[in-house]
Amino acid sequence: MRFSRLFAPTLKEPPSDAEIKSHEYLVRGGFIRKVTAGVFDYLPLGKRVLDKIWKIVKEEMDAIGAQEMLMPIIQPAELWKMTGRWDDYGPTMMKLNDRHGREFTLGPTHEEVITFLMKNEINSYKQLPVTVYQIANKYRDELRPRYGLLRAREFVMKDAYSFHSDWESLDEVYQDMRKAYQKIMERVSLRYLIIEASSGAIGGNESHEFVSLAPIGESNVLYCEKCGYQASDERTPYVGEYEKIEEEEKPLERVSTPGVRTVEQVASFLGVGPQRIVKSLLYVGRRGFIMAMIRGDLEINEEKLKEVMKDQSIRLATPEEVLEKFGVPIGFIGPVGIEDVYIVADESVRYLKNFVVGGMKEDTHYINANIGRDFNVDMWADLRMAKEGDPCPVCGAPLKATKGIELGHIFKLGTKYSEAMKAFYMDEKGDLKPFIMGCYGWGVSRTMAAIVEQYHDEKGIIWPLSVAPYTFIITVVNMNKKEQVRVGERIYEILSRNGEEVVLDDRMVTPGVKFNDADLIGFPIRITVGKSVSSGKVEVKMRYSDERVDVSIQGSDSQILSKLLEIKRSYSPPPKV
RNA sequence: CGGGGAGUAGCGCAGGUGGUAGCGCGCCUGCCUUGGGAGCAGGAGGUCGGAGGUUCAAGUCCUCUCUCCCCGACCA
Repeated sequence: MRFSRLFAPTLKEPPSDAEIKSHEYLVRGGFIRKVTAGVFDYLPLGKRVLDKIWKIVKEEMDAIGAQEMLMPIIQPAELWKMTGRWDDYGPTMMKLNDRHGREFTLGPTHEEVITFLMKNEINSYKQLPVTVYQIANKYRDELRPRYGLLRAREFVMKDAYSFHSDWESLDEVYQDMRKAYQKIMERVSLRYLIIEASSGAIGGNESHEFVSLAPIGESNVLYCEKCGYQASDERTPYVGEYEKIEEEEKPLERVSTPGVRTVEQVASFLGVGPQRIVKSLLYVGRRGFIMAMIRGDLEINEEKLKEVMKDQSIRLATPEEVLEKFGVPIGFIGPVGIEDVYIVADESVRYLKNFVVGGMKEDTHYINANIGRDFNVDMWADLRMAKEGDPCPVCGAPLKATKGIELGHIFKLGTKYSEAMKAFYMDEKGDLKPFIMGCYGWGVSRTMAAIVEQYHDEKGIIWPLSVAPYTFIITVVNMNKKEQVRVGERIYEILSRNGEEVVLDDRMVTPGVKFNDADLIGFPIRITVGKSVSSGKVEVKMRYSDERVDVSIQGSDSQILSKLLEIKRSYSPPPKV
């Protein structure tokens, strides 16, 4: 490709909305352009990178026997209503109506569609197992799209689904996927962690996330340097012991606390530590209000709450709902005297004595509340959000924290969808059984941004070879010098003829422009054709290094080629993390 | 959804108190230049997000509306 023909509009200045380097450089380098919030054009360079990632993902899926297919973007509401996710997934779905008013969604994922297909097409255990996948656009109406390709509303995802008649078979595919994902990470040169995204305690379900390391990542990872435990903070159980407070129970007392709502305010107003205050948060679930209680200095992990309540629809109640139901503003809600509420308390509350809770009346709190005497807890559970320094659930050493970008997620679904959609097959004995399912997602477009996060410097992107839009850029320094043009054309011809991906910068612009664009776009290897042609040499430089090596152009084409390919083989950019 | 900010040329931005629309980059033409975003000269390009209003006069003031960006999203 000649740069003079390449549609790659580069920008000198960062776009005003770019907060992170991958966003800035992908826009400035002419890879992507924003169409509207969270929706992008992929320009030719961006499409080439995307295609390379796409191909790697496809190859690794094919290698483990997954079969590629394609499912629709437009999906009817009925399928989603069968599993209850029309409401559960609700606001994140892009919804639309046809001219008759029928409801549809732009698919955020395809469990319903694939299960519907298999329900109709697979009748016997003899047809199992089967694993299919697709690489296609997904649509999620994110609360707040940002960070360019990292949190987009339209994005490219690989999603695979497997169907089984037994758990062993599911586990085999699960392990295959795990290995395939590791290969993908290696092939795109990303440093990553595989983290547990499930406690493993519930129903044999299992889930792992593949997280690309990046300081700007939105996944919080906890890991143990001693035993190698790695998990998301949401899925890390708390295994520490809580201190038993041995104190005589004092009489319950309601005190006036005008305008004092938050734990910090209550602590300073009453002069007690946050450890002696108990937060009571009201949630709404399928069966009504739920109160979650936890010690004042800790945070509730809503994922744990959903899990112990076996209710994924749980959400925090709004202040209006609370006021309407209980006649008390949030901030003064507490467990004493409350009715029609299921009370779940974190273990941190269990051995507390004489603590502070909301007064169930505006501007009041109770002091010296005690469990059993003043209120009862319906269920004790681990609701605590794990954080750095908590004991490792495996070995007890203090956990460390880091951040990453979630690229892959594999999950043993079990029979959740097959049962909800009555997707059954007939087993050896003639009994109808629900499919045992797994699903496996990979963010293809997001991978592009994750790579840039790990491979860039102050000048631009430094692509790993496997995903670079082109491998070589030939920079002809002075287009008015016939000799330079001739040599540039010759090298361009040699590389092109041998199937190398190369751009010849034949633009009539000053060298600075060419060098800066080459650095910004991130071509791995730059061949500078300049003054040294007169002494029979060009200069070759790898993007991540300042070292320049001279390559003689006096030898044969094949000598030049083998020298350039030798340099290509040694290309190995260092990741930033 | 709550709070804040912003919509003016392709991009980045400036335009007290109302008075005929500006700068830098980019773009076009010519000359010149070519090892890290050159120089000179000349030029093209804007219904100032949209609708309504006040006024002799609105980018500027008022009302409504759309979009975008940032922070937060209930931790009681």
